[in-house]
Amino acid sequence: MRAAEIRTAFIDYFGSKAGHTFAPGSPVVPYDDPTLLFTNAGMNQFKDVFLGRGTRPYTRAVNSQKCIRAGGKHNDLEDVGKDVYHHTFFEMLGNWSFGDYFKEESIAWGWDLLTGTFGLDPDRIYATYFGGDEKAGLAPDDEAREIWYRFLPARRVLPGSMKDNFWEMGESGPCGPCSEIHFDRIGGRDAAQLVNSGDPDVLEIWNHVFIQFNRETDGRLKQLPARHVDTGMGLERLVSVIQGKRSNYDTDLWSPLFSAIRDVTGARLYGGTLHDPIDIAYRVIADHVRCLTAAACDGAGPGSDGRNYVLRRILRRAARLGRQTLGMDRPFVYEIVPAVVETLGGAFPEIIAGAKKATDIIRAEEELFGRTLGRGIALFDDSAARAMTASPVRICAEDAFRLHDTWGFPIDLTQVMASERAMEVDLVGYDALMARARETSRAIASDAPKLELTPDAIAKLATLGIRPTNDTFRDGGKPMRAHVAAIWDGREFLSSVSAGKPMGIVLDRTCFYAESGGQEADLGDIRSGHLDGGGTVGDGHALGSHGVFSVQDVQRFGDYILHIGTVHSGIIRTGDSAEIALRHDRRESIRANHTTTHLLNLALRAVVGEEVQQKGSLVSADRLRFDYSGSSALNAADAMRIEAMVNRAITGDLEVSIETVDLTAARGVQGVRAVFGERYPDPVRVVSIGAPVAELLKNPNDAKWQEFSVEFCGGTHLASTASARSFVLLSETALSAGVRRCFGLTGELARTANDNAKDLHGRIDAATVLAGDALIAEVAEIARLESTLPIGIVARGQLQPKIDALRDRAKDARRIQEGANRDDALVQVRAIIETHLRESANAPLVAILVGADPASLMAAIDSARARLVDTPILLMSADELNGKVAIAATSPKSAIARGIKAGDWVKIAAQACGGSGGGKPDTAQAGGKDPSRMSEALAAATAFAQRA
RNA sequence: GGGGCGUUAGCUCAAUUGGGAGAGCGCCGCCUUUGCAAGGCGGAGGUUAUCGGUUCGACCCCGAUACGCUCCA
Repeated sequence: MRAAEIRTAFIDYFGSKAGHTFAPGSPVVPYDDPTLLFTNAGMNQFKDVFLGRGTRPYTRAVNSQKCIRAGGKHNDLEDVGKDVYHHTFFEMLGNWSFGDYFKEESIAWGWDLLTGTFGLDPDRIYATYFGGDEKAGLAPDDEAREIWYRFLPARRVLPGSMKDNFWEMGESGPCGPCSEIHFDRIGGRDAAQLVNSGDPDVLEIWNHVFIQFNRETDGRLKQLPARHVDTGMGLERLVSVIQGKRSNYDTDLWSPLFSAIRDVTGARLYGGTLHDPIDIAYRVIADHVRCLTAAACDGAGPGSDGRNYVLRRILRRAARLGRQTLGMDRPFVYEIVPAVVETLGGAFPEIIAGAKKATDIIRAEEELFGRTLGRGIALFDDSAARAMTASPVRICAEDAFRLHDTWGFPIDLTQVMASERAMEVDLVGYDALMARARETSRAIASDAPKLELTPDAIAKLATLGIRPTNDTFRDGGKPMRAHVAAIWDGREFLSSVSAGKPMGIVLDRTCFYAESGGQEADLGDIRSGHLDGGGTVGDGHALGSHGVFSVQDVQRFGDYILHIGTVHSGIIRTGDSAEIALRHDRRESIRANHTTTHLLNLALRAVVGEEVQQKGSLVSADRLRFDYSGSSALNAADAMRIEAMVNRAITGDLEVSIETVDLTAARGVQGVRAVFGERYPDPVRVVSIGAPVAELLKNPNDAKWQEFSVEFCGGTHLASTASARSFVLLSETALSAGVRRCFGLTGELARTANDNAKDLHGRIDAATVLAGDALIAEVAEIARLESTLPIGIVARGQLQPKIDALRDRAKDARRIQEGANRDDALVQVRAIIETHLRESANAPLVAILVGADPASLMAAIDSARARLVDTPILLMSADELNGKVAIAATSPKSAIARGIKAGDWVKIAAQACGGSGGGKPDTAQAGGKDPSRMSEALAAATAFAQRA
């Protein structure tokens, strides 16, 4: 039987013969279960039923569940490849009874299916049952044993321990005995001793769990009213048994993967041996690509935390094996995805549907890692070589940390690489470095302590009878009157406050927007007292006293809104009536930037693709920031399209519609943008640009909503997009692996950026007529402006080639100047050489050139040395303009032996004119600071050479 | 938000304490050999990311900026 037939036969058996409902397996990425990294057993999706919290419309279920066991409590990652039966990804066939049938049927059907439908040899089957545990006060599961006696001789029905045969979900909760079915691949022998002994030929294939107790929090067991059955049988193992193979990898579940690996990498055929590096690589890569594909199709890709980091580690293991063992120098794992689709797509339609996405995700991550993989391997090789000469022989902590921190090699990958060379890694040291890095990261982050309402303070406010702040006026943002409800200094509540430290003020109601959802707080003033006419307020202070409090931050704590700032003048008292007003221009800029952020989100998705997920955003008055998932930089064309699309929406004068509506209904709207993993209140505030929220809800499935910006958002927005006036995409950079960050400007600032670009264009055009020194200076200035002024990336991209062209021309101008200077120096030195040859032959030569820069001087030295082979030569030249003297010298071996070291020589000369210098015995450079003392330098140098 | 690392020839990377910017591959030319592969010689190609500072002198030290990678939160 082929694997696909075996899977179908299992499901059909329970479906038709025993009346089970086919309940499709859940995604490998668990929904709503923070305790689980990945779905790791078929029962995960039924947990609520066993816990008595949920029900299903059926009492019998069957399916094949995609499982991942990596990174969590069940972690098989370290064993993959080393043996032939551990996988990070596998399928679990399972059947369930929810308070329906129990041990009797479960065991009988199990026996019938294995020996009947699948035709396994009954003589090779062994069963275990729970043998009881006195310490835990648990009796043996005689029931299960008696049932098994009907099918198997007593010597093949074996009692098992608490560890093997009693299943518990956690510290407390449903639990019960289980019964395992084992199979002997060899046969014709008594293998009872080998059961549960780790022998690869005698393996557990099917576990039947009988849930009949509930473990109370005090540790006691209580009989459950409804008893359940939960069984699990690993498909890969079962297939190997039925197909008579000794390795899971020798079945038709894997052969298409191996052919694909061979085709893509050109490696030699898979040989099936245990220790050969290439065979190990085959197994690891095949396993990992299945895992990554399944995860990607269910919405989880490699990333930097949690389950995403597990996936990153898995991919990087595969990529590195490809590079080092199979000699691949390009991404290739993604090319194996079609083989996964071929083997799993039939059973899991989501794998067919998600194949393209999975391919893209895997490829992107491979390309990412490809950039550092080579360097990392080189560093590892260096480190390993150094380790060989050290003791103990192990990769040092610094290198392991550097591999992790700089080159993206997860520590477990470094360990795998080390173990291949029979080396270890200094893990203790690595952990210490890691802890230190974490520490510094955290320490600086929490530098300035912020004023905040502690939980105690919030409780105190409630007991004082102070009601939560009414902030329904915040969208209007209009000036209004309010009362000072409390004054908080960070430790205690005060009755009044005057100028001094930062303070927090709680009002009974406010129009200020507290920082939230990435939108910065409103700023403004709270003016107390002076508007009241007469009488007294609060605790009886005489009127006429007043104060001005300037609000520098606004934060929400629970249902209270804290206005943080300082008293600017006068005094503020609890109970004061106050006029509050926020800075209107700032609020307007924030509104423009926030609405534009939504437009940008939409444009990015439209241009880059569906994989753009918001990773964060910051809306302030002077700019907007948007982080999104994406593996490569925007190209010029995309940036232009995005900017243009946002600007079209702005000039289109689209109405912004905001309504608070039922969460489930809102979620149903096509194309709605919600930050993944974020929890939203119900009802939720929906911000829609260009289409009224009511229209969306009337017909939520309409595909055209995809083209509108619809987001869950609590921020303040424009009434119409036109108020943003204009948008400029300012920059786009990498934030962390797989996450990009862009900045944008709107309104006046956007206009300034455009003006800057225009001005610079003009200046560049004007510079084309310049030449020589003027050109060089102007190019430097243009480069400075280009790098310091805010300019959009689109405009920058257009400026760049023009600046490059100018730069080339400036370079030519400089080269001509330098060449002229050098030629001049050479002409001078040639004359000096001729005179010297005529007059003093091999005596040391000390001479002055006119107008030679240090580089020309060196060229002159070279030229002189060629003619005067055995002569020490020292040349100098004054730069009157800059008040400098350049000095260079060379000294042949014979002269060095006499004591004329070039380094000492130039130093003597330089010191004589107020400078210093040094160099090697054969050549040296130096400089003086006083050209007027050149003659003294000349004399000192001459004297030094003659003395030697 | 913070940390680490990087940026040198078209590409991949060197450059010992600060003292004249290099190698391999690629490119161009010539030579030898010639069935092919190749071999030999020569050459072009650099604002050492940008800006500023220290210094007689900076790829190197310091500071800022940009870009890239990476990790932590």
